[in-house]
Amino acid sequence: MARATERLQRYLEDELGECRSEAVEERLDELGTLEAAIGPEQVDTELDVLSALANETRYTLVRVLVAAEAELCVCELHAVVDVTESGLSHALSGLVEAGLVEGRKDGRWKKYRATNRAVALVTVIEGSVDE
Amino acid sequence: MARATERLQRYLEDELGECRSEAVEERLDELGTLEAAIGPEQVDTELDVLSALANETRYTLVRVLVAAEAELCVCELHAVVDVTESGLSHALSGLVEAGLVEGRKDGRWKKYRATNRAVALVTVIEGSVDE
DNA sequence: TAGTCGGTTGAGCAGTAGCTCAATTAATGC
DNA sequence: GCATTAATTGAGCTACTGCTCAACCGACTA
Repeated sequence: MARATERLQRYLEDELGECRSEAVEERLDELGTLEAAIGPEQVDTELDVLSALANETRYTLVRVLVAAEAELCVCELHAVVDVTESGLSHALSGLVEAGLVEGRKDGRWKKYRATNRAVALVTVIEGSVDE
Repeated sequence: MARATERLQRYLEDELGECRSEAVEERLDELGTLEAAIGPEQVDTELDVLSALANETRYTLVRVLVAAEAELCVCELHAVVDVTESGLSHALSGLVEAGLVEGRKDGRWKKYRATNRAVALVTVIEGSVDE
């Protein structure tokens, strides 16, 4: 960190043209503020959600459920991903934990549907990529 | 797959109340369509983007750059994440590859800024999580 | 032109993610 | 009650991710 701060100091001298040593503290503060404004625990949640989506099996499930705009049975979902029943169950449980999917038991079948969060995210991700 | 199809068959019999074996083919088709409508190569890109974001170091960098609404020098970014200079460089290069960040050389310094894609995604992710 | 500094690249290592297999739970039917 | 079926859980294995270290490239400066 010491070396990094020195570098930042030199950078600021370079950018600002002058050499106020306070500038470094100030800048570090600003950067710290940017980071802090984010709210560390929210970031954790966001990372959990992103990690849940960043996997082919799980993302496919979410996209299919969002596209379906309806509940789908586990056995239906099994038809769209290429993993074992066990793998599918693990995947779905991860998605539930991330708040991307909700499950409901119906007799001996279990049905899942996408949450609003999933719909919002998938919509934007699709949109921001196909340009 | 064979067993899975049998299960789907039973499920459909159960749901539809009757037993048309075409129903299975039909349903498989519908599911296949849902999946296909997605466009497999776009999904690959989306997964790349998601994977790039789903890491604390990289996500922090993106969030800071988005919040900054400005270019930041590598040496400034070094102040907000807890990795070596090398690790930082690797992280940034991953983000560039995912189209989330753009780099520009300025003399002997290098500056990065968030792309529109990054802004769009971060905004929605923040929004969809803080409810 | 040699040296220094900012940043990148590649190799290698530790930790975790994602899968399967086997065992288990819960609901239905005989 | 026992068997069957849908789905979940936990253990364990492999493969990949993310980091660091060391070497390197390019731009500025003495």
